[in-house]
Amino acid sequence: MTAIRHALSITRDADFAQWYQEVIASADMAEESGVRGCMVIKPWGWGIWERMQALLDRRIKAAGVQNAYFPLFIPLGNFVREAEHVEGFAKEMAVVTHHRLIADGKGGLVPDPEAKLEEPLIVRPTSETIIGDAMSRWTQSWRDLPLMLNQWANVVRWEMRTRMFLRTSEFLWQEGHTAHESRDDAMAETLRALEMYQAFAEEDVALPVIVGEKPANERFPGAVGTWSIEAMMQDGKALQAGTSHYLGTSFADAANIRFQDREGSQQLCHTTSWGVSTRMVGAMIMAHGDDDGLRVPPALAPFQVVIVPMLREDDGDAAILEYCAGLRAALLQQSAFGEPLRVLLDAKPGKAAAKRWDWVRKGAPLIVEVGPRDMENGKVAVLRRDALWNLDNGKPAFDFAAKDEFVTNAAAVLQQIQQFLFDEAHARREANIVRDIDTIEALDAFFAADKRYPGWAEVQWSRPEGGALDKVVEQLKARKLTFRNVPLDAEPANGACLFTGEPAVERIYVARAY
RNA sequence: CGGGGAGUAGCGCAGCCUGGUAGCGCAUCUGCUUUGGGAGCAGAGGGUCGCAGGUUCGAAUCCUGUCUCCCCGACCA
Repeated sequence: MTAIRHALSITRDADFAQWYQEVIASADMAEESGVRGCMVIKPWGWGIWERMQALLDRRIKAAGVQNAYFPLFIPLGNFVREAEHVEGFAKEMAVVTHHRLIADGKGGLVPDPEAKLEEPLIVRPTSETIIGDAMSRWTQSWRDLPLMLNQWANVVRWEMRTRMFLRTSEFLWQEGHTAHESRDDAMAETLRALEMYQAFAEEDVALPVIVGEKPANERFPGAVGTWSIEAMMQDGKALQAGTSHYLGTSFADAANIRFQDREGSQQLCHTTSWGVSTRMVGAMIMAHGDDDGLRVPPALAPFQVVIVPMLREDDGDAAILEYCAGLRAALLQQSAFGEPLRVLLDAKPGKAAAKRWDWVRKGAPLIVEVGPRDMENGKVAVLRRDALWNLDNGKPAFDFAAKDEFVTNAAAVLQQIQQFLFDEAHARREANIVRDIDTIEALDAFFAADKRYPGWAEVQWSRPEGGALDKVVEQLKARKLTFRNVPLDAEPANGACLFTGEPAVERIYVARAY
């Protein structure tokens, strides 16, 4: 057993928060922009988000939801209509008050006092109000329903504490907004979106998630019910990776979204909204990254196979490049996940070893090195990102495979890597969930301060409401813990509530969270 | 938004206390050597020291303000 020289300078174990930042920087995913909480997403990070968009968009459209686009700015007057919603967002709003700049006489520019907007515009923190406004014009008859819309957009929330991808002031997402005739229809859509998110997370991001309903204190402002998918990060914390809301009729009431029903009377629509954001990129990093950097699930990888020719800047290079071009062409004929393989021939000048470690840090699933001798023997040197090291000698675990054989197997190997990442994350999560905690003392022991990665506890509770719930939440807060969700597929309750001692009615996850 | 830390070359840092020519390592470029796995040697290029004021003959260094980042807290669909 030889010591492994990892590609990153920080390990997850040494400092998870710092490791997270080093992964993003060294994988060249994003960088600071100079504006608080706003980041520049660089090609590799953007490519991953584009893949997420493509795969999720496909699922959204398959459900009969149509894409549209609504404005960035919302008139302040429109926003104030749904009281709870406003209260939830008011303290983190960007506001546009002027429409022109004027010289300040000192070489700079200031907003022109003469150009003050009569009514300020807010930058959307979410689009319920502006889409609701459109829906009120578009739904007249029960025949117009359900109205199912989605938009891919950026939104702004003035966050006090930001972290790249996890919580940025500006972030990108899709927001689905639907209007229905009945509560049942809207609830069905809320849960359909939730299942769609689970499938997206688990099949495309290789991220196992717990699907469940948020307790009342964690609901979207103005929602009747909020559901989420929750994922466990490698430090044991929970990350809400997607949400789906049943909004009842309160938003319809505020925006006047009505329809004439089959009996001819006016009814309020039941609406839903649901979203997944660039936060999912952060989830992917913290679920799959290792001490050598990012590991991108093959379904998401902008390039699934990266070919690194060993160039010597001499006459032999042309032949190697030709061999590699042939390899690339052959790989492009193969398909994985129902799409042609995405293959990069990294023909930039430079040392092969340096480029190899760049792609390791970026997390390309398969890295293929080709040197003169490989070419002579009709072979390639393959590195699997999910099985990088030969633990016996501490060196990269190259597999010297026949070129044709590698081409034939590449798609299957990519599928294996996708499955491996899911299985590994799933096993880690299950190993870090406890389900037998029935006293506060046991809860404290599980989340003891000196335990660095305790994971989650699934406990039984009596689903208290109002003030009683507030008290329980306070108890948790004192322990830096949060409720995650009430899993839909849990065993029925059969004991006492951990917090109130009353008979439990269901189970709920408790964890530290992002 | 409160407490703490930080901002000097692409990256990581020293210099600041005690003001006096802008430094180191990695990376980059050039040359030579090397050539099956994260090469060696020599040389070179690259910085208005976050920004704005102030003190001073002179500011990376001292003072004030401000922006941004990191950690903890509060907050967070």
